[in-house]
Amino acid sequence: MSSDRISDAELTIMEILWERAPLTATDVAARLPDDRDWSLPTVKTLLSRLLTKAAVEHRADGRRFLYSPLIDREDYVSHESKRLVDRLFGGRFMPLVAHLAEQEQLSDADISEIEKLLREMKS
Amino acid sequence: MSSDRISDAELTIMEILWERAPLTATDVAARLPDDRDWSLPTVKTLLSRLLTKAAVEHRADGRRFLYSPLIDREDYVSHESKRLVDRLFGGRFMPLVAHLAEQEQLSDADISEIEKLLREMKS
DNA sequence: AAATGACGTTTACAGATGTAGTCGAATCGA
DNA sequence: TCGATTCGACTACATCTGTAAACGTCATTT
Repeated sequence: MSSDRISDAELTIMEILWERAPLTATDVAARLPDDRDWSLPTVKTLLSRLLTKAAVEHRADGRRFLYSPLIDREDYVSHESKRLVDRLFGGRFMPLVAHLAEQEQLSDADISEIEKLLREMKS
Repeated sequence: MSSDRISDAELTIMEILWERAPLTATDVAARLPDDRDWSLPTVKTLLSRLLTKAAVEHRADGRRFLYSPLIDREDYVSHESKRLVDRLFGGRFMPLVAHLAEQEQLSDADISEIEKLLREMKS
């Protein structure tokens, strides 16, 4: 099933493929962020796990494979956001906003932007 | 360090202790949600892992222990929210809020309430 | 005082995860 | 053509997680 969760390390790989695909394993390794200095074998292991999870697909290109994401970043982000809201806020959106507001993690500009968004929604 | 992550199963235990503490292991087991029908040994394992992670503490009460949370639910929620935002939204909260707002059908009343909250925030 | 029960501790074990080495086949360079 | 390089596949291994049984000890009941 594609319902397997994508781990942290795997997400690093997905981000690279979401930014640009298809890529070979070597290409992916070359694009690792600085804080993820993995060996090529590690990248290959992660790619094959993502294949198993049906999160990416590969197409033969001569002797090597070209990897592409199979799931949408948007879908993944939605899924994980919903998961957080379900786990921590009883599945309700409002408590999250309230929480962020209380923590003052929203700037005045953010707030204005949310207000605008809400005005548009209130049709 | 208390920087160890709290796993899903462990969070279930924490939620129980956040709602009411101190509790014995048996009490905790009795308060498990319906979808988490764990044996008492399982609850005890999770409690001792939480002890190791310094997420809960215990105080002797005769022959048994009374467990209490050591970390604040608010802090945990903030931490996990920030983690998600860092991972998926480049550290910015607005995109998360916007994203969720788009997904969710907010009633006009919900929107008004959020607007009020935001107005109060905007210094 | 002995048996029973309640507790915490230790051990277990499979699956997921982070990280990487090894190996055999294919390919490219000399 | 033959060695060096490149690839993917397979194997490895420690740690974390989910889930729980076994064990030893103290207390309670008979």
